[in-house]
Amino acid sequence: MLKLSKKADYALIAVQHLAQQPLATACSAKEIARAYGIPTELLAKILQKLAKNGLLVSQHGTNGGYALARPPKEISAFEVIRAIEGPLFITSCVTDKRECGQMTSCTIREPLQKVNDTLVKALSAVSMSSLSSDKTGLVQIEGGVL
Amino acid sequence: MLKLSKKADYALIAVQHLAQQPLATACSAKEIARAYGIPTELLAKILQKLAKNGLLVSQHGTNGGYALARPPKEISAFEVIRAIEGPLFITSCVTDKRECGQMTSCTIREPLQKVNDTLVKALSAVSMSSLSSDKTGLVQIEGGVL
DNA sequence: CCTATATACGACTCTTATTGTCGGATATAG
DNA sequence: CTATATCCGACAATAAGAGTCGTATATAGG
Repeated sequence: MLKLSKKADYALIAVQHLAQQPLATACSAKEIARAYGIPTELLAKILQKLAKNGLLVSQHGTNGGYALARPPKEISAFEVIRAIEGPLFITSCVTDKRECGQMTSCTIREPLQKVNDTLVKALSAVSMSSLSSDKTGLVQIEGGVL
Repeated sequence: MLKLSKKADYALIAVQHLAQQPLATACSAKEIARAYGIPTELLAKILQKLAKNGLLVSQHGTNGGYALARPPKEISAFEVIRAIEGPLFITSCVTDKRECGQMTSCTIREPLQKVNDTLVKALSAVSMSSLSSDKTGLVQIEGGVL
């Protein structure tokens, strides 16, 4: 239904939570999960994936946890989503490497690619710092892309 | 994974097909389904839904079928998608009437609403006539279109 | 009137993807 | 040495999507 998965939602919430912490403070998966009512084990795997994709840095052991690998301003919602959901394609008939078997060249793919690009731009324009605190960093979408 | 469902894809393909027909010509579900290798019964239900939502007009009986209710220029991709998939929300935590139970106020919802609006605008800007403009050299092969 | 065609609609199954869980391994601070 | 925490694969439960089937209704044409 053209929705983000819960995993992606959880990822955004977690990263936003980390972005609110004082400069690169580490939080454990358990800590974040409890704060938002997210299943701990599930969030753990999500954070692992984010760490694997270079968005977070992890610290084992007591007082360990995850912290942002970069300043929140330099992390976009798009990066977080892509890390969890993989490459973004709005049409069903285009996936990473193969096209849909039914239609070798479906008639709607090319025009929707532009919509896809617009969506990527919109998500890229949302930085994790803009999600937290003030309203100054509102989403900037240049009128031209529409 | 933030994709349109196959149903929505099928709907767009079918409407685009109708948009290519000479002025309000009716096509049967079977006819369109065969042309693109879409399961007939499935496409039938999709077309019924589009008709129910006022995008198509239907005609029972022999030589019946579906035709566009409006000029293709006045039908947007967004309308077609919404007719099939329902209201468009990019975040999992917001549905038609209720909010997510887990997080009383999820921190990411409001900023992503703007992204959602952008997506809606982009889809609304794509008319069904713009989809069909340049595809003159389509070649029909078995079970699909090249 | 009769038949072939086609929409209308609900119920159902099959398949796939998402979501969530479990067990065990490794690393580290105290 | 122990408690804490990441790491990772495999699994189970659930939900959503895709597709099928049967039946009823409407209509053009012979």
